[in-house]
Amino acid sequence: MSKKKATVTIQDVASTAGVSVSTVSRVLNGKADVASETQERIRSVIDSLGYTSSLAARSMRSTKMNLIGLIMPDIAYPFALEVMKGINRAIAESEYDLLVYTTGDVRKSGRAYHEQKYVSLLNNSLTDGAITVVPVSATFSTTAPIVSIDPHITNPGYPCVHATNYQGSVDAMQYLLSLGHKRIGYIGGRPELASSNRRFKGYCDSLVGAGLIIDESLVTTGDFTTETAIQCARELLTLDQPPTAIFAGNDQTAMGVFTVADEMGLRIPDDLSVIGFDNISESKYIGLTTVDQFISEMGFIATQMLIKLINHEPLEAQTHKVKTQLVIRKSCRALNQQVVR
Amino acid sequence: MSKKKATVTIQDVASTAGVSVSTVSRVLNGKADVASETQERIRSVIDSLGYTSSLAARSMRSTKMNLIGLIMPDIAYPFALEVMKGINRAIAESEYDLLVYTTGDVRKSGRAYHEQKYVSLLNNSLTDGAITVVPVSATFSTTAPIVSIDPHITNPGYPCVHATNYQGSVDAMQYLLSLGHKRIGYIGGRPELASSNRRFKGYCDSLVGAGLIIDESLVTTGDFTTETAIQCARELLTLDQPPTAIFAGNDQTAMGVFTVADEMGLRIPDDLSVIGFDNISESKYIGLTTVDQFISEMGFIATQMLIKLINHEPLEAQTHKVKTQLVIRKSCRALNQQVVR
DNA sequence: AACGATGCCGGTATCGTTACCGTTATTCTA
DNA sequence: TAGAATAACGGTAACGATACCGGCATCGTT
Repeated sequence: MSKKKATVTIQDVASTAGVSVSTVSRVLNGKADVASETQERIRSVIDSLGYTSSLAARSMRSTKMNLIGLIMPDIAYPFALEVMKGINRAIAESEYDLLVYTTGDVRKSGRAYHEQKYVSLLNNSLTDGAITVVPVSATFSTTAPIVSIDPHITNPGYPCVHATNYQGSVDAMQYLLSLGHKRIGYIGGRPELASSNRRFKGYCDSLVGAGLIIDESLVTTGDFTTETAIQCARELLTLDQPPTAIFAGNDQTAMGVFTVADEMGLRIPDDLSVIGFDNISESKYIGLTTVDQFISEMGFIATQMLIKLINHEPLEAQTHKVKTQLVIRKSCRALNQQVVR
Repeated sequence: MSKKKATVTIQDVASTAGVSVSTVSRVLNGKADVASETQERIRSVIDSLGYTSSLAARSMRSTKMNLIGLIMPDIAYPFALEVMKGINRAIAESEYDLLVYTTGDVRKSGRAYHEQKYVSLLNNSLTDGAITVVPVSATFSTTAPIVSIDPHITNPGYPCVHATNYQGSVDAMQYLLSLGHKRIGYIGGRPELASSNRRFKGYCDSLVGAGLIIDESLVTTGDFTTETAIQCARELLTLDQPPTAIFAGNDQTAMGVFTVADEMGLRIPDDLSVIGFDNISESKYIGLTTVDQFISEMGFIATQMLIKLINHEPLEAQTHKVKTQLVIRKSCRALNQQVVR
């Protein structure tokens, strides 16, 4: 019961094996210049002592860690989950492991809190590079490779992968228009996101392209969560002239519309057409017509790009656009002809 | 263009601010004993240089990191996703951030590879403690608090949280039995998991409790994935006397049964009753009757336990059992009376 | 006026590991 | 057999940060 040793270090291994730390480090990293007997002895000491090297200490001296960082504000929302699936797929077949960093909540302690923490993860080679789905301001000095997914408008210079939000939005609108809808409500997402703005532009352009005007009472803004979407949907559907179709900024928003429609006794698609964006895994079960933006694919590609960056291989392009695709299910239908009274 | 500085360190901040590193460290950690003018000056230097402290370096000297580790072999399967949701909820309202470590694939490089890596994450206080959903052998020396979720049978001594797998299994079987089923197929999970064995024991005990015998041809073993479940389901359903109901080891397994039933033209629940285990988020959409084991709740509770451990507060119990609950949807129906020919 | 208390700051010793350079003993070459 | 090459290992200096100790002013006491 002598002294309470917190953890067993390379020092302990070295001294009980009767060698220097250098030698232990050599066998740890599989380098040459160590007799096979010595190797075995050291290995058995490692086993019996239960030694594991410290990630932190190693990253301070070592250059290559074979570790990729993923930075997310919140890992529990569907978009994040899908991204992670893609990244998981990519790293599973690579030599890299993954370290996901999150604070659990975007609102935790303000912007500064996050930026500071985010960058310190990838700073100084704890990871070899990082994928981010949050804004990382360029004022922070980092030489580590970064790839961002669906980036914030303020995200500068970094390579990124994003979906063709504008085109996807146009596709969705064309579909709705072709079904005869003229009063189409819109529930937008967080205005600070580039994706959000692109989708809204697609909405507007399609409307004017069809010779329609943009009715501001039909345009609401949420934050991509189901909760606020419910409020927006209520607003839209209690209008004197409610829309016949609603274009939701993302699938979670669409779910909010479903909820409100249900509580108001509106049937989808009979009384109201709804179209979403994202195609999260739940969408197919509720029959939501939506725009697939292959989120998981974006994670997969981002990882591949990052690995290239780490290996100093050239990128085909700084930004990779993933094509969206309209997925028609059964939440939309052609508008009934106007009943003549 | 003089020398290419990789990253900006506390040294750089100190020298350009004309103070010592100690002082910079003090303002960084919000300690007293530094003049407010000096503070401001240092802060502005930090901003203009884009300095962020290195997580690795900090963890070597600092004791408290306000970081919780989560160790998972694969972050893309539904169980892991649900656990993460619960953990995310718990840390969002805490002072801790989360670091998830994964290799992306259980089969990546064998057991030793993983154990080594897993422990080195939490070793030496990169994190203040860790939650694990994988086996961590006790031979590794760590003083950091560990809480394990749904632990492997070989997981020793560590505090853990798990569902009442046995009781849940019995509940499911009683339900099936009450519906008149007598030939109930079983698709088990990975036999090295304690949860798996408990569920199987519930299956067996319920059968003999009802005066039935255990037909070994009705018992198959998968690995909790949909792919292998499909093989097991095929095996079961092509039997001379196929079962009238199938108890799937988890919901993903149940999905495999759905797939096979569909390709064989069997309607659920008309021609075949199916019951699952887990109640993952997809299950409600496909109308699967299952046993909810509140996975996300397990993650939430594990996090709370870990935080207590970190703060040296006493735990109410070393193992926390989360009660399961049968969720009846529409994948089961009463067995038709035997048609008299 | 002399003293201690306090505010503010710098210096140094680590933390655990790897990179780099030395050092010794042994074997090989000519 | 002398010299050089090699094998096998040890010593030391970082990496970037914090903890701890101590030093100098300045201020308030009695």
